[in-house]
Amino acid sequence: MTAPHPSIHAKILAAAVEQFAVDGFEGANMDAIARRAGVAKPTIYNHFRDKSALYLASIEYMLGRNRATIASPSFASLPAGKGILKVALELTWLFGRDDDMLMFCKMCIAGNERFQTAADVFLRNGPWRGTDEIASLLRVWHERGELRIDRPSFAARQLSELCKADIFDARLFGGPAMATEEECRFTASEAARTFLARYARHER
Amino acid sequence: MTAPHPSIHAKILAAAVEQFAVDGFEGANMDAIARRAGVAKPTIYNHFRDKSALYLASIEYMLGRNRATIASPSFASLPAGKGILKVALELTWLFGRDDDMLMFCKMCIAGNERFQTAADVFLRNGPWRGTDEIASLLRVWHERGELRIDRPSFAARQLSELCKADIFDARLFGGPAMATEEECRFTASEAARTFLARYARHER
DNA sequence: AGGCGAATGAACCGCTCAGTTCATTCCAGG
DNA sequence: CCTGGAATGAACTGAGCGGTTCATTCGCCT
Repeated sequence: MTAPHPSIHAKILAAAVEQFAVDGFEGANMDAIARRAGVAKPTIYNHFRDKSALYLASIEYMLGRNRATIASPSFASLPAGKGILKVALELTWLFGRDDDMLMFCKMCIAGNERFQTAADVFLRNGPWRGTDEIASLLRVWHERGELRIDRPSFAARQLSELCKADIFDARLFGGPAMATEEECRFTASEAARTFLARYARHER
Repeated sequence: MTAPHPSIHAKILAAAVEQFAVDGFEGANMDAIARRAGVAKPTIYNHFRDKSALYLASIEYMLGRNRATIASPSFASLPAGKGILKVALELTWLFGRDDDMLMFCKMCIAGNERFQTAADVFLRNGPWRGTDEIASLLRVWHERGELRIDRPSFAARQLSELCKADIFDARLFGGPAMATEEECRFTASEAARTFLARYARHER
């Protein structure tokens, strides 16, 4: 017995991600996805039950490869100031320069009434897991006495939002134009400064 | 001669806004819009040339009723701390409790590949005009010596983003309907505190 | 009351697209 | 070399939807 070839599975998912990202769920058509994947249409249905299943799978696939840990545990060994800046840089890069993330963001927002589960998966495994990871880091620095943070989870969300300043709205509403590396670095460093102004334990 | 009834026109637009916001441009179907508007389908085509025209018209319709001023010039007479909190409250209310704004947001995001101009108009007249107004206020307080802000425009966007913390993502992705007044007040007060920690001129 | 334009609703056209069928081809294992 | 399951591609089905038609009804104006 021969199992469905795994590389074909991945090719289909990759193609689906691109197509859904460009056209949204309704707009994407299965023939186009098949063509883009270099695969026959029945093959797709051999791997996925239907279009919705492919859509959900492609979200998980995309989230899976975006496991670029925003808040790497290794940051914990850094001093708080440096670590916050690192996290901020990861965030601004994600918000300003990651096209896949942006597209799926748009898609989940657009279709969130009809595909509540998809939007939930995205929200929970995307933004919220990100801020949870950041919150863990913040707790470390708090306990080490470098930061003073009563509500780490809320603070993490503030930091995350700060990293959208000046770069995210334009991408969400605008074309696929990427923020420049310079803009990302600026927004990240300003986010870190503002965050630390509030939460750093100031010695006197 | 009898002109097409204006209230019907408005009913169609209102229904279209809801439908487009939920389903995006491709996903929304004209029969559903007609049903939601309590109107026959041909009547829609009596008022609008086709689906695209209805889509664009519904965006302009929303823009028209979305003329809320976030940063009232009257705030300038307040001390900076108080004024920032007022602005933050306006912002959190907008992000957390204004359904029209949310719908409109979703709509522009959903259709921004196909209707770039509409999304542009929204971006410019919505978020960006809001932050411009805030920036003007910030300049006043800066010149009065209460705040120290080198880049008022960027700072305004930071403040705006801070006011989304913990309330906006959930709404954008369609979770719980509305943020409570309590949540809004909390997020606003935390936003103001963080913002002032960075930008208030601290006397020593 | 009568007339005219607007609204109705139900049926209809044409097209696109999700999903299936099937005969054929490819390929790995024995 | 044989075989069986997977991939192919081209054709097909059926449903949904944008947009139109038309005979009928409604409601305002004189």
